[in-house]
Amino acid sequence: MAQKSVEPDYPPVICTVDVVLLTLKDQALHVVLLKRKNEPFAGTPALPGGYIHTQEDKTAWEAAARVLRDKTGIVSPYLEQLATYSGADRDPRGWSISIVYYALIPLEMLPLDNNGLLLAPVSKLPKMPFDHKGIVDLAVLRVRSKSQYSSLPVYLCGERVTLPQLQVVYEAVLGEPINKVSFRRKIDELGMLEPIEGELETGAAHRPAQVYRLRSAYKRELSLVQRGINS
Amino acid sequence: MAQKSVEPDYPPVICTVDVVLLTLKDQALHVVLLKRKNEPFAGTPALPGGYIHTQEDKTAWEAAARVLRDKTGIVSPYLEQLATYSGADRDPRGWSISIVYYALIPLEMLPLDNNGLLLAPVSKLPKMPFDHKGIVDLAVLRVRSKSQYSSLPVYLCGERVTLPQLQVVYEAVLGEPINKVSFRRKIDELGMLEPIEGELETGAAHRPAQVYRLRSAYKRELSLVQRGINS
DNA sequence: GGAATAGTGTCTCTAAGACAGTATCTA
DNA sequence: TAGATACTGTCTTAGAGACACTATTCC
Repeated sequence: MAQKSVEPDYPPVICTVDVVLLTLKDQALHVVLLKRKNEPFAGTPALPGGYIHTQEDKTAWEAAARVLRDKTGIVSPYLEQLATYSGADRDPRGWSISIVYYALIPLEMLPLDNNGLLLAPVSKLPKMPFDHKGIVDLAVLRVRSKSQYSSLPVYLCGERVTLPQLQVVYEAVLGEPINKVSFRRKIDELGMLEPIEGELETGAAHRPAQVYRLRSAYKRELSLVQRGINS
Repeated sequence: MAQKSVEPDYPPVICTVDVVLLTLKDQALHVVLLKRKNEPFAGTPALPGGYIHTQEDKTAWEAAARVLRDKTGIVSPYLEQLATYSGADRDPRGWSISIVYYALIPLEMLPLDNNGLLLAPVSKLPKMPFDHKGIVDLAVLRVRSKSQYSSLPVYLCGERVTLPQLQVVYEAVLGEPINKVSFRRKIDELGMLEPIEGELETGAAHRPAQVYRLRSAYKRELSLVQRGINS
């Protein structure tokens, strides 16, 4: 409305969203990358991202969800804002903003057929355009840090999970072994899981494990504990 | 550069920064507000904020620092990104982004003379435009949460501080009493303070307290502990 | 000396980790 | 039955909180 009357006409800002989509493969965090179709850096693997469409997207969160859906086919993962990167020099096209979100998803839910999705281990990232490497590093830091006292890693698991499976996931994310008894005490304290009555994970040559599912209250919201899960 | 050839011309996004400047007064967190000079909401107290000036600001952080300097005279506080608010409906002028930063400052360093700065207790905020109330609430949450395991509250103190003074600050921020012995153990563990040799806070009718200063390594960076400062 | 708060030594108590024992499956 | 891992009971240990005692100032 009164915008132009208030401030001088500065060159416009390029407004984009990017998504750090993380999954667990071979006990290690991996990030989903896409070969860029457009310049700059066409052909290089990069984070899924795109312009904010002001007539389509109500918010930047919705823009990120749309980008994720359109570029990877993934519909409603745990999607949370990470940080906003900005500046004159980060994009050769000009002064730009990227509102970055991160998402977690079980490997099985990734459509990895032949739609161009690449998986890169976060410990050994390929050359990436813009400041995407730093962005992935920050996302991993955030996920590790939040996992220390929350239910965040359950979003890396499928609907059904056993405690031994979940412990392996936590250990992979945190990068350190966890005491079994303490781990179970903490998961109990978090209260996000409920046992599926009578359902046991059989098939292995040992006592079967109880199968749990995420309580519906925590499908979209984290559960927290005061003191960390490990130490 | 090739921007327009890649995407259709969407209506531009209004790109702004806002700053939640917090201080401690009467043992309670207060936020600094300014009466808006321009429409919309001219005359209403609001967070200091303004447009990103793409020819002047190298990054959004610099834009926030500039806004703070120009509107309040404060030069280099602890200034960190909080979150980015965005959407079609939050600003009557159109689709907007606000990259929000928060800053902490000792009350004595606030130029509260007659330059229009208002102080509002965060527990009883006045009517504020846009989504500023929610923004302040999030900033307070963030500060409380970070204060549980970091040196963040020292930025609310002046250069010289005693441990009893600092404990009062922590208790005000966290909103709960802290065990004195544990508190001192934790501050020692944080390792951010060094005693000023021979300098004691005298003048009161009791044993004087040792005066400390912030080690230079922590002037701009937080110190962290694994387990919380209280419980 | 009395009052007040600073600073410290030490005991208690809570909760995390270690360890080992029992449970229950496959081969 | 042997081997493997799930689950659980309980002891040990680390660290947070409680309490009390000494230190040092002003009045």
